[in-house]
Amino acid sequence: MRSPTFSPLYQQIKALLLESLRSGEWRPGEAIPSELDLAARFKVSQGTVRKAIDELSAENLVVRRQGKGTFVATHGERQVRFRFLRLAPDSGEPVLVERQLLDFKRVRAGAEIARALDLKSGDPLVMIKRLLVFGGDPVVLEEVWLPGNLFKGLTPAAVTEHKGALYNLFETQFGTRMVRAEEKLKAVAADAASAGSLAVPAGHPLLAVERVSFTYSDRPVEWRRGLYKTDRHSTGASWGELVPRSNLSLGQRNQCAPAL
Amino acid sequence: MRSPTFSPLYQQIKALLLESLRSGEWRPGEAIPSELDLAARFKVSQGTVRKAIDELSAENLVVRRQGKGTFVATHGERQVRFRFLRLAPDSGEPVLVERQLLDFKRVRAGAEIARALDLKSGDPLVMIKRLLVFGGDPVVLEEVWLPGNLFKGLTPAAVTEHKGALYNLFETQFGTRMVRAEEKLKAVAADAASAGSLAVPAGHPLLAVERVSFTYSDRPVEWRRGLYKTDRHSTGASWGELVPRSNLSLGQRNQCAPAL
DNA sequence: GAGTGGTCTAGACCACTAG
DNA sequence: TAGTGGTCTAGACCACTCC
Repeated sequence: MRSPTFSPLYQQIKALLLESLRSGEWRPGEAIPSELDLAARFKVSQGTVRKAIDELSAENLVVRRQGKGTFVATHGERQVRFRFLRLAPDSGEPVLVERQLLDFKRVRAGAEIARALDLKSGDPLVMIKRLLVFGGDPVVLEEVWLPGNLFKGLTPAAVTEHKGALYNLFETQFGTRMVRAEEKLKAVAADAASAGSLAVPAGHPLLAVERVSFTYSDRPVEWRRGLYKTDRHSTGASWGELVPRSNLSLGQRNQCAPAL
Repeated sequence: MRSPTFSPLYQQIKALLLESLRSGEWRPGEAIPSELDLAARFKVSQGTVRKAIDELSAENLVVRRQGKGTFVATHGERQVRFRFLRLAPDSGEPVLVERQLLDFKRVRAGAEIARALDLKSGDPLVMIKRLLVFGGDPVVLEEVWLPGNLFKGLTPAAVTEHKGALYNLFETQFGTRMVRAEEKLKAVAADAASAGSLAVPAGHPLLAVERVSFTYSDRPVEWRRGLYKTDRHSTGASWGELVPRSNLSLGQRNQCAPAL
């Protein structure tokens, strides 16, 4: 017997759940139906639904809470799970972050960003330029580029007034949830303008982080370039072991700064 | 009924398997007993053993091969799984890597490295300093510090003659398998000596990567500091989605350079 | 107590590998 | 053909949350 296109049942269920997430049938923060309900809906056993949800949970698309239900993941809550590159102070405890909006404009896409965001040159874009200040110290200077059509109503005021990560704003106000990201890191010398914003001499070494963020179905919906002053902060990463250790209370080691 | 120390059966099984891995009962590359054998040994059902192995597999400690068995993971094979920070050329295809040993000595631990490796100041250490050259271009200058007691027979010749990643040498010759790592990244200016090795002017921006690697039971066994010339290469990271996608042939997106 | 996710079992069958 | 991992089921029971 040949079955060249064999796909396990639970993967098909997962795809269906993913489609419901993508379409917004269940919104961020809401509970999805119980495992038994879903099993009945799809006419499979609870175990099969369970395995599908296991994978969604491992990918941080949903969050299980024993006794309560399974919820669509959100960027609002304190998130140990969704791990973009994170910044931590070299010494001591984290300080408050302040976000200064430096620029906001709508422009037409150039070739590079168009390609990264799967758009055509000349398509409308939103550009946000801002400075992140930690305890009075300017640490990150970044530009964020978004597809203009997806963020039609986005205004400078909305960005300024919003408390919390941009990703939270994107998902609550525009229904676009970032699900995955790819980053490229380089060390660069500060140019005159960046140096000024970050209060360092021109030529000072900075960490340049290029990030493409994706929503469901691997659709790219954000391009970022950040310049990090790493004199008193480091970006940290942890490899090789998964974060959530189900039960077993072996003290958290992956303490994270909030995603920026 | 209270059960404050509740631990699922499969977690207990996992701990037993972990202990067998740690003790070397099954060596890297070897097959571990079949799921049915293990179920019989531990007097639990196959499903319970399976769930324990699921987690070990998710942590890249073992590798499953349908129809063949489950094998202790290894640093030798082409590894898509074990993902330390990876370096990729900005343009085009990867080139051959050449490793030049610059220094090798046995010294006593200072305070900083002693603390990182959970040793006492004055304990014996091995220090390896080397240069990684990609297609004729020196790109990484790094120092590796190891507990001297764990690597008693390690010689400069062994390092020089070994083909492949150091981690491969460590595991095949010294039975120490790196299982997890934590990294801190900074942008720094090249000092005179480093600049010379990397063929850049002094003050040139470099990416500094500090890494602590751990073996089983979270025991730290390596401290590294690397300086990366990122002019023509980037270090890449990918967040938010798990790598191995079981079946579903949706083209690999996490192409990796070899771990260094 | 009712409902949810979490664990565990026993057994059947499928897909893959190898002798 | 035998042995391995991979899928799926049905059902029982446990742990947690909320009313």
